[in-house]
Amino acid sequence: MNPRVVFFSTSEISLPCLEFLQHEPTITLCGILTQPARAKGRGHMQTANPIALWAQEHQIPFYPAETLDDAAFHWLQSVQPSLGIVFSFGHRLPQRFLTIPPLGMWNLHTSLLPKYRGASPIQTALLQGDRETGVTLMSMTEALDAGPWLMQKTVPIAPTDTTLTLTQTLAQASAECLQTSLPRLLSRSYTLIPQEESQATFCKKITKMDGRLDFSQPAIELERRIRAFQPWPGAYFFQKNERLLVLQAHVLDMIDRSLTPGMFFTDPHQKTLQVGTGKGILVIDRIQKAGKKPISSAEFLRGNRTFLATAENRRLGSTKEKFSLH
RNA sequence: CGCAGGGUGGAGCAGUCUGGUAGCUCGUCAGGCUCAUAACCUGAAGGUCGUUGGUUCAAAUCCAACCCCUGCAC
Repeated sequence: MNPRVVFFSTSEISLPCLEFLQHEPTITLCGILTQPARAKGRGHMQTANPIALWAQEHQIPFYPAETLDDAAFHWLQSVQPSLGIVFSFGHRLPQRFLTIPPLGMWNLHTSLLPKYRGASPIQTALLQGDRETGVTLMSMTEALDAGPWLMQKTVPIAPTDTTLTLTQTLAQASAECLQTSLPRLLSRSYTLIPQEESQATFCKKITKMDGRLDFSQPAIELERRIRAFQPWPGAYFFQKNERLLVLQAHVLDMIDRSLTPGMFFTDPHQKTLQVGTGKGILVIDRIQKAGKKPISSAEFLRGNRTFLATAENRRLGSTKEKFSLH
């Protein structure tokens, strides 16, 4: 009889792992613990979480646990798991849950631990401007993301990566990591590497407040935030009580032009929307008004011809005069 | 039944309150000017104003229902 694997997740980042486990002939995916469907979205429509949908579709037993109470504990016992995998579950697991599978409870975390323990490792890697990040498979301990690890897989971060794209990359890397490690987990043939506690860093949960752009920051910092907060909570600023989402931007140059931070202007041909920052110029490529579709900044300027005027901003006279790097 | 904004030539918008000739900035096509240009000039094509019904002499505009999109909340 195959070893039985139980999976804990509420996020679609684990779907590639689930796909792998379901097709893996040496084990049986015996159950999934997830969170219940909630009223979500416009109009409060009842939306099942992606993991529950997947479980239903593939006829895998799943348990939507509001809290990790006795009922959840008994469900976990009833599926008789040999091994447990936890990936983006959203709840800390009580100690008694960890001891049920004889082959242990393992956790996938999307950073190269001990860097970026906590809730937002992907966003934090982007905010820091890191060139690479990765996924860590570790043994679960009571302390958060602190267990000794079995395997790490590194992935490069592209300059255009957002949280959305990097999450997809890491989801795939996680499945590959799990695939490589699974035989060793099942045969207990591994050596665990303890985390260097002195090197540990932590990242906080992202809140909506974090998405607000502060143009006194350097342009490079703002550009990172725009990518890190895509798709949630989005990078935004206010203009005339109107919320504007910045979907994509790039840094024009790093030289301080003594432009007032937060001052908007355009090029002589009115093709781009640009803004002064604490250091350098940020060119806004894609923008979205509340209630509107995402559009390029050229389109935005066409339909909002008073934007620059009302913001008491100005149009630059000559590209060469202002932007040459000398 | 959580709150709110929107759907107008290919793009982004105005016009709707106060019903009466389809408008603006672009794009496209043709021609012109220029050493040249994402510049400038001239001209042209392209719209059942989301759908259906109602009110009216007359509806993008007022009323009703429905479809679709989006922001917030979560």
